Amino acid sequence: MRIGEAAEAAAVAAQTIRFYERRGLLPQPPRGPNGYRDYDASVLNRLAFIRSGQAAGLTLVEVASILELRRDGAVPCSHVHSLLVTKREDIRARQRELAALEAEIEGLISRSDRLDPADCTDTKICHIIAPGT
Amino acid sequence: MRIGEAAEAAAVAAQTIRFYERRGLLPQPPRGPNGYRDYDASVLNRLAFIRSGQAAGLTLVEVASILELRRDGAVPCSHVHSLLVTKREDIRARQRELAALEAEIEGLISRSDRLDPADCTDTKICHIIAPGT
DNA sequence: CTTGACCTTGCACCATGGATCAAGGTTTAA
DNA sequence: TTAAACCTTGATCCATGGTGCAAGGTCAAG
Repeated sequence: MRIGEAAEAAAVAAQTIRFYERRGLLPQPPRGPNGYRDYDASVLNRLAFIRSGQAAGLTLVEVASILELRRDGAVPCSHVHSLLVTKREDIRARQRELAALEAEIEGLISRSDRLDPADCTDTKICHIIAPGT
Repeated sequence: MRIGEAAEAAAVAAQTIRFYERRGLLPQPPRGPNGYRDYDASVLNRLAFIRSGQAAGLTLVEVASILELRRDGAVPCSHVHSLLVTKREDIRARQRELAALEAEIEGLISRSDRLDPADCTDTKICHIIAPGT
């Protein structure tokens, strides 16, 4: 199958398939006499897998690391497990950051409800955001 | 004061100050006879304000929009208030996304504890991440 | 006189995940 | 035969917030 058919079957852009190939997420397929890429059905598996990995919050680089293990004949299970655990830690750290930021913004909003715009001087620029200045 | 002094006083890189100027976050200062930028103390206020805005999760574009109102002689309070409310909504939306992603990853991790690596076939690539395939 | 520290401009680069364009070659159907 | 639809490579661009480099001008001290 040609790149356009594979793209349509997997619901991605043909450009994206070439992009994945450059990034090492897809093997270089054989070429026809005209130079066109000639895919077999396994590319659809690959593309579906890439989407699953993205849905699990993995970056393309991380998905590529799994595929590389597979290519080398290894079973990637333990690698995947550690990727997932690391990713979960990243997410939790990000959640803590966001919670802190939300609290900060919450405080600014409630202050802005109390402050009088007339007190907002030019040198302060904005007494909501830069209170101590 | 020259750019290097301002940079040191505000603890930013001189390059960053030029960058802010290009982005409209700082006014174009007068130049000395040698072409050097000649700042007065108000630039330190500006720089401090930019940092406060960033700490509140605002982008440089948003900070610039506040400074622009100020430059036009307006009191930016209500604009700032609406920026903050929008930002809070963005954060909450992002938190919901992260919570969903965490749940997804949580499920994958617990499945990976139950699955046998021997069941992980080559066509599936990884039965943890792409279970139904 | 020269060295070093400072300043100027403009441009390229970092990661992320692609999107889009340009300029050309090929295939297929009317 | 010709136009549409497909394919190829390579390059450039998007937002974010800067950072770094090159090539040159300026200024003070030794």
